[in-house]
Amino acid sequence: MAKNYNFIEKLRELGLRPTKQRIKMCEVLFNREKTFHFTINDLAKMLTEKMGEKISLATVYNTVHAFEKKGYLKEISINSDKSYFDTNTSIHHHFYDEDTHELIDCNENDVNPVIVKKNITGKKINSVEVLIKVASDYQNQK
Amino acid sequence: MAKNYNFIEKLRELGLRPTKQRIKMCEVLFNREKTFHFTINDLAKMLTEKMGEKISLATVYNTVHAFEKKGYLKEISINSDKSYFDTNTSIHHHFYDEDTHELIDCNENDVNPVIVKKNITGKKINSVEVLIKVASDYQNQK
DNA sequence: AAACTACATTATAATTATTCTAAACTGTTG
DNA sequence: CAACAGTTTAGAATAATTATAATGTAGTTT
Ligand SMILES: [Mn+2]
Ligand SMILES: [Mn+2]
Ligand SMILES: [Zn+2]
Ligand SMILES: [Zn+2]
Repeated sequence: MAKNYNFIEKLRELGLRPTKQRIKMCEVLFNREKTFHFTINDLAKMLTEKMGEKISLATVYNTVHAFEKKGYLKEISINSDKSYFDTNTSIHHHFYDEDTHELIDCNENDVNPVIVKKNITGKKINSVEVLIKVASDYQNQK
Repeated sequence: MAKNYNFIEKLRELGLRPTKQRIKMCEVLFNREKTFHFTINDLAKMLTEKMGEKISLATVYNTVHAFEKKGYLKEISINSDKSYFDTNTSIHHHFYDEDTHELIDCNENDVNPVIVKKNITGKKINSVEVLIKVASDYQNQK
């Protein structure tokens, strides 16, 4: 979903009724320059605090999953405590900052193409994604 | 922890008391040819069913985390529903079968070395791991 | 525009994985 | 063996997520 979009039309195209809650969630999620990563709780807080909308947590879950199913959100598994979601739905790599628990997208040329030489009989490769865990470098700290 | 080991000695070396429960868990986890992946529930079932030991779930959690802290188990985040653990504690890549939800280790030469060209200021890279998601190839099915 | 209907939202309960608690138990040391 | 610290355990608590079922609403039909 592109930014500055007519989300009402877009939702209808997806077969989702353009409710007040969904439109607001589209604005928060997709009406921005850069893609980003969030948890359900992050999003619920943004909706209540920044947008002044009190959307039921159940609706936040429902809508996030609806958007995911339609291909406009992607779930990322970094740690098993909670789910992260990504508005960047392309296959891409991540840096994960173990200090701040922050997730950062890799750009196209941050990592050389990954060459998989083995294939599993009867199976096709759906995605190849790299997770780069980083943390403070105390060695290099003055 | 190597297979066919004197786990009592090994546990003592780690500063862990060699209790009946821990020794049994060592046998299940480390006394085998190949490394493997499991969930806490898998392990609890193996202990009760196969080994005839009823170990409290709290102890299974405690002990898995103790072994993880000592570096003999590694947590793997594939999906956010539950934690997977790996007796292969080296940095390595995985195939994940989206049909069977099975996790398969990559060998050294299944994937060419991953070259990360970007670095984040003040941060050092702790690990670079690849996750290859595979599923049935209906295209190639007769 | 009122009625109708299928889809959505919501508060709340249920579920599930995991962690906490506090009492009972056990390995180790003297 | 006595003493103590570490360990196990059942059960309670927590936290993320999902299910339920009543109420609300968008889109369609009359
Ligand atoms: Mn953990
Ligand atoms: Mn999920
Ligand atoms: Zn991303
Ligand atoms: Zn592995």
